[in-house]
Amino acid sequence: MDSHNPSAPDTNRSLPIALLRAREKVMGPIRAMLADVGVTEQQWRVLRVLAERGTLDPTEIADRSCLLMPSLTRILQTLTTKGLITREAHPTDKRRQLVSITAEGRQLIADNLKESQRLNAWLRDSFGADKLDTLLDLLNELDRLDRDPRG
Amino acid sequence: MDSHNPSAPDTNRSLPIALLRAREKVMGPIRAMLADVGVTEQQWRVLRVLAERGTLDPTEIADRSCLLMPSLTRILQTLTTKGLITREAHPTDKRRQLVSITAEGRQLIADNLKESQRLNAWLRDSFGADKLDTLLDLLNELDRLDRDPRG
DNA sequence: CGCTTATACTTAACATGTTAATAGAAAACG
DNA sequence: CGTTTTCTATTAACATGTTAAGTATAAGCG
Repeated sequence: MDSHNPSAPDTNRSLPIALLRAREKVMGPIRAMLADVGVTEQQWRVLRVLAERGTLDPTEIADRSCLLMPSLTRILQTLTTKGLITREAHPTDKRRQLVSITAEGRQLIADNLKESQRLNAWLRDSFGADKLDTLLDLLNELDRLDRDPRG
Repeated sequence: MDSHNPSAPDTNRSLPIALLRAREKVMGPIRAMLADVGVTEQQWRVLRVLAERGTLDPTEIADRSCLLMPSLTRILQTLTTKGLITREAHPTDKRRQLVSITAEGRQLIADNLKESQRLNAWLRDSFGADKLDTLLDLLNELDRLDRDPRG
């Protein structure tokens, strides 16, 4: 088929690429929805986490929303400017902060939650509930694999 | 469990997040390998595509390496500076270019291909060949889903 | 208590992601 | 043939990804 490099796998069989394409497929419509409201996918994740869990410190937000601290620092600044979150100092530990979502932030979530659920339902219907569950199981299992293959 | 927002799915059951985490798990070791050589994951993808397919125009590179044109433009500039690729004008269509990998670029790939394959083998062994195939099938199928859920 | 180490961000620097606008050239079309 | 449309690639502008360094505070320890 290809005389250039037979040892390289087809991109369809490359897990990193396949994950990339799948993510793009799922995120495309979500990004389109959020663009109308003026928040990014990552900002939306942060707001969702805060709405779900209540007041959190940045470290836990980063963990739950899958963001690195440097990214989160900038995102929290942006969200504060937009009036969607507030930050206050931790009462006993001056290194830490406490981040909360504002009423305005909750309203933004409320305004988009229905559409978000509609997209989820579309995915479940189009792809199949059983396949979706299998896929999620496999992805979670992959994520729990042993640390590092450097042995 | 959580009185804040019962309608929001657990992040483990959120496909976008699950895809993100899985990708990070797979890419971490690869990035570490590439960092030692001084190329990024995306630059590596471009070089791989060129090594596999030979001379290509930027549009096809973008398609095959899953990069957007603006990103690719910058990456091609970087790779040219590093002496890993060359660019020439298309003989008949002055809008287009022809990009080729240099001997130095091929050498970089050769130097890292074995380790790359070792990481692939580790993944296959740790995760299981059957599960990996199932996962790839599901991801590819997801990618082929109907265009847009806007209807 | 004073020193060392660890923790919680923050900043910096560079690369990419993402959308929109742009410039140049080819193709379509009246 | 000339105009309009489409295509290719770049640039711009802003947000995030990523690694390393910096800053301030807390915790551990002799």
